Amino acid sequence: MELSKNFTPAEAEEKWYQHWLDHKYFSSKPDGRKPFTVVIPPPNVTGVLHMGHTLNETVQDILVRKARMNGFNACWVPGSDHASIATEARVVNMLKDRGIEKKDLSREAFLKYAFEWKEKYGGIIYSQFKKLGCSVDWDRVTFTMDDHYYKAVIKVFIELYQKGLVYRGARMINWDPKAKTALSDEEVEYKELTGKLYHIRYALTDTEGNPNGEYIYIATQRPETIMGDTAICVHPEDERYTHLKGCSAIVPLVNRKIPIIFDTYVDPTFGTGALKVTPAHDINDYNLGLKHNLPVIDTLNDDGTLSPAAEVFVGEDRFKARKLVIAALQEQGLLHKEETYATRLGYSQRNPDTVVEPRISTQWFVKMKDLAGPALQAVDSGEIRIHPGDRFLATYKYWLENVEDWCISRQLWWGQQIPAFYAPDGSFEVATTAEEALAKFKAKGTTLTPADLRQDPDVLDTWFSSWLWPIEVFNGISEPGNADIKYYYPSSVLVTGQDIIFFWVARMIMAGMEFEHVKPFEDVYFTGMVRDKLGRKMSKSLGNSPDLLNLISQYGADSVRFGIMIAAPAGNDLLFDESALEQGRFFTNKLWNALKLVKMWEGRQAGTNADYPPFAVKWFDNRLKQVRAEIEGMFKDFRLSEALKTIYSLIWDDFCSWYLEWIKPGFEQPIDADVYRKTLNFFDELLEILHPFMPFITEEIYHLLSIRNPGDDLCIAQWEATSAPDAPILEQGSFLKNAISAIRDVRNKQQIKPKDVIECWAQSQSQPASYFQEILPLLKKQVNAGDIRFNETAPAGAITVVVGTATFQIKGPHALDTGLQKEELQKDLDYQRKFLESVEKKLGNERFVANAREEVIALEKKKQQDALAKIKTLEESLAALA
RNA sequence: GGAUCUUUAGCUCAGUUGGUUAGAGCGCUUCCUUGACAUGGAAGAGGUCGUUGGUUCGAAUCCAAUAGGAUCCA
Repeated sequence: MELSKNFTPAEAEEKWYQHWLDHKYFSSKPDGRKPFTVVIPPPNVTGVLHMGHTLNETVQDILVRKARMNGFNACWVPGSDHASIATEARVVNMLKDRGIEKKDLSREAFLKYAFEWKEKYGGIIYSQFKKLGCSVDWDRVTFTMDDHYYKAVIKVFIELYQKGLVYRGARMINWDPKAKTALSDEEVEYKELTGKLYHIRYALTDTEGNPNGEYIYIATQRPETIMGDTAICVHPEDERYTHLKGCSAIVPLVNRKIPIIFDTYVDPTFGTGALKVTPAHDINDYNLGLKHNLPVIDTLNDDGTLSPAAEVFVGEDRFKARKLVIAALQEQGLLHKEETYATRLGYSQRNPDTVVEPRISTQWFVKMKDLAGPALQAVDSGEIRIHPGDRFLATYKYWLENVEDWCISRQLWWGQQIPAFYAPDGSFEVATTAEEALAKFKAKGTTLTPADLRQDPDVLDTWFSSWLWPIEVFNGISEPGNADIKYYYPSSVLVTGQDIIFFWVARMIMAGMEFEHVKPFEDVYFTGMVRDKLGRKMSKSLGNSPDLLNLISQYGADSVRFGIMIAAPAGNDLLFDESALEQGRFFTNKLWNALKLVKMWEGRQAGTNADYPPFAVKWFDNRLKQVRAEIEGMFKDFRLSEALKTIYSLIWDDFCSWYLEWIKPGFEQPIDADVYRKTLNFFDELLEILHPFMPFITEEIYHLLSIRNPGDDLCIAQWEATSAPDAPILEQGSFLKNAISAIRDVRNKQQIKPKDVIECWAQSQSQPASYFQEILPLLKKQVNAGDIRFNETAPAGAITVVVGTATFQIKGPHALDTGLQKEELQKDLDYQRKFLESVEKKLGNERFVANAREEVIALEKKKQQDALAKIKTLEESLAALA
């Protein structure tokens, strides 16, 4: 069969993914094997995969494919989440484009549109999983709004409510005036910017309440909220203000009389030392208001415009109102001065251009203290292991130890509707259905009809559904104790970005401990952030995130996987650079050409040589064993990038550059049949260990290399147990490599043309003849020597190369520059003498000999011996040249 | 303001419990094209491991201080 010049990824990717699906290699059912379970972090249903996802999915696929090849029953559950705020915003915009306003629609009609939208765009990410080669079980696709999932979320809400862990309460919350919904603390992102501090004059009254012509100055960043002021607060020991006890101030523009209160909360050194208290619009003021029993005047509407309670500028947007208020104050001479001031503003994570408004609101909350305990314990005790190291342990612990209650209600329609039913008097019951709620009301003696009840219009935070993910993808909440949940739970490893450690990871652990009484996963592996070449976070707004499908069509999925993994040390951020993908493409080309070379020999096999196996085969066999052992260790520690580097170098350097060259027959010469067969085995093994990283090309080459029986696919091949390599053979191999490189270096420096044949004499006192006998034929071939004689005296005029304690004398087709070679040897000699000196200094130090471990001392002694021998060899060689 | 991480070759980064003569990829230099691969081969140059102290027989590695960068939290 004729092989194409290059590997064509698109074709192979399409073919093999379909093949794997046809054979159901990715679907998993409970059986007698050990499970290896991974649940995918469900991406936003209407989104596209960005580079962060690509890294995550690739890491998971590597772990899952490796587990599958190691005899585990691997199960990787795919899915997506409904992302209530983001999705609802997009549906609203879509409707607006069609001339439809959300407020004109019924809830049912809106949800119909939303599900249509989900059907239309929800498939995009799944097709991207396929393109990337993800070996997920497509029979287990789960969506957080699936019927069973919806029911599970409601069930959990009710259960927590009954336990007293869910409550309804009025609290200061973060309000997104664009989405018109509450946000949890975690959904607010703070940005540094320079704001302005406005100093405003408030007229004062005497204790009788009559204006006394005096003024008090307050500093505020938010003059538009002064209409909501209900007090002015000063420090009780601030001498500037002690005389104001019992006095009042008059709020400008609205002329409301408010008390002067005294509290140590105020920092007398900040601003003017006098603080306006606006309980409806600032969390600290709110707490101060509670303490001093102040009224709450909410001067804002839910869309961020001024409400009638503001009395002035009603209906104006909060930022426009600020300008108007400043202008009005200026006009009345009440604006004393402005100064710039570095501050931080909270922005809505889902509407990044929208400043979050602190607002008093009645919302549903989860009490976090009781849930946090076991979640903390699970990680603290080492039951759940976090990788890498303990880098994220501290953040995780800090958050859980200082956790605030979780606001879970959202003023949206897209999501699980809160199962609370209200009577006309405002009292409510929490129940799965209206009927149940009615029954509960009746049990309390109220006489209500179904028509009287109104369900809470709000939905639950998306994270309140995704925290059940590892459980409910196996129906663990909706059908407790079913066969799947018993077999697959807890999952083996969770791979996710460090940015959602609080949103998701911590809460999943809470849910796992609370509902299953068992941790949701054994290991958590945090990947870093993918940044662009300039180190900026990849984001939609910056437009610096490349299109995944575009990259795949340009480089091939294997190269994309390679590129992102080779640059992704555990947990560290990575700067994404397309040159890494290029490196991946070069690598696939290398593999392809190795295939072509080996296939060329297929029809050129000759009888077996008597001294099989030759050194090349023995060496590579052990090299392979060595690397297999190394990568096992790396996988255990989740050092995947390092494992890939190791495999890359094994294939490129050891297999292609050394091994294949060593066994390569001369032009139109036959190859030993046993060596050929063994080479195919080696190649198979290389493909096996590379497969988790680059599944498509490895499967393709696997099938081109030999004819396989049906069902013999690399995807499900089982790795052999590793055995220890033979160290002396590995040492002999590296000596051979060093000798080849050193002699080639001399050839280069002496300007011996590649085709010119050299003569060579080898000498060694420390290595036996048999050691050389094995490797001299390879050395001869690789340095293009006519013949190499061992331990025979070289003729005069030969120049010397020193490798370890052996020497090689070389004669070329023309007279060689001994001066040049002398310089080289002298340089080496100087270096060795200095090195010996440092080693001997160490060995001469009594405290070193007394304290260092035995093997360390032995190592130093060996260094000393080697250096001494090498120096002797170098000196002799120099003398011979003179 | 609090906490964590980070600083190693021109660039991007590895370097696991302190025991190296500090590694890789890209880039760079020299040489090599009709026999797998120029998406290649052979060889090479390049680093006093941010700075200053300390612990130790021994520090890129541990500790302290300091400077730059990043992230999270208030």
